Amino acid sequence: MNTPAIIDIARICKEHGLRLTAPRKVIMQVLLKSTDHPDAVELHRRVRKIDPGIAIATVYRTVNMLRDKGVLERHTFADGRARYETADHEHHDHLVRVDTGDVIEFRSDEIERLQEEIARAHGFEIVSHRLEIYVKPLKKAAKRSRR
Amino acid sequence: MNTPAIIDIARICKEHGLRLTAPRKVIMQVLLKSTDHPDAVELHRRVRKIDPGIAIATVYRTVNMLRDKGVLERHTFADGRARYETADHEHHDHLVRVDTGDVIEFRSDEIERLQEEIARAHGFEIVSHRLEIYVKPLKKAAKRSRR
DNA sequence: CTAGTTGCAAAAAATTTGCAGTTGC
DNA sequence: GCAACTGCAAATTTTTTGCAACTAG
Repeated sequence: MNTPAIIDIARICKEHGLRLTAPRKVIMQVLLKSTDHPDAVELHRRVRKIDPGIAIATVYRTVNMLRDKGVLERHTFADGRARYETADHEHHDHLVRVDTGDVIEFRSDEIERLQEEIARAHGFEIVSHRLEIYVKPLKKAAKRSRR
Repeated sequence: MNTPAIIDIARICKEHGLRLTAPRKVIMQVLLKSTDHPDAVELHRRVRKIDPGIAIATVYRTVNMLRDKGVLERHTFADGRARYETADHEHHDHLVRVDTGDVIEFRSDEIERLQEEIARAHGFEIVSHRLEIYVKPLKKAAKRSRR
């Protein structure tokens, strides 16, 4: 299982009427194997390790197209840059360590349910949501990082 | 009570060792009276209605400084641009209408408590968090708006 | 007086776009 | 073959910064 997701990439493209081009294959592969949440520049950095000829414009175009199709999710954490993640996982929220920047995924059905209640109480239904909890380790105090 | 917050602005500056300059007064006043969450460009637009001489650089500098001091919170909703809100209110979360972009504030102690639990279960304590629920009206279906 | 602040313009960073050439289907 | 796609460079948009002039304390 070296390229476990290659089939899925082909399928995703076919489903959405997209051409299966070399740059797209590389970009989507990198995204699928990323467990963190890279921004466009970091994504481009990783992509060009595989194929140095791929332009950052293509990364942006691919990523925007996949977001429009609902294949990708764009997050914007506190640092302000857009960061991406494949949307094929089950939904989850994020714990973000303020000391290291590490992102830990979690899911709470209780919180999900409460959100439904709140939305309904206001006369709405939920389209999507995001919850980020910024944390530091319990025992040791963490340094604050600026910007 | 025409300028209800002017006293607070002076106090905030004094507390943080900042000079009470004219541009700062205007920028902070606009922020305090904003119930929505303007981005830097919109903030500048409002500020220059009061004093057209204020540069957008000053808006950015002021807003960044206030964020560092903890007076302001910077949010980044799904559209990607940084948007600001005074942090002196009690903490709350956001319902965002996807059809109009309107932001509705709410607060759920139950969700707050669950978050505490989750963080602790992972061995962390909460520094801050944000929860945004993107919603549309219950009865009528809403149009999707792109980027 | 003088260190903090500002406006301006230029720089940097992030993202999008026009266009001519390339490629998947 | 031809519309979709790409790379490149230029354009836009968003945010930051250098610097000389200004001003609150």
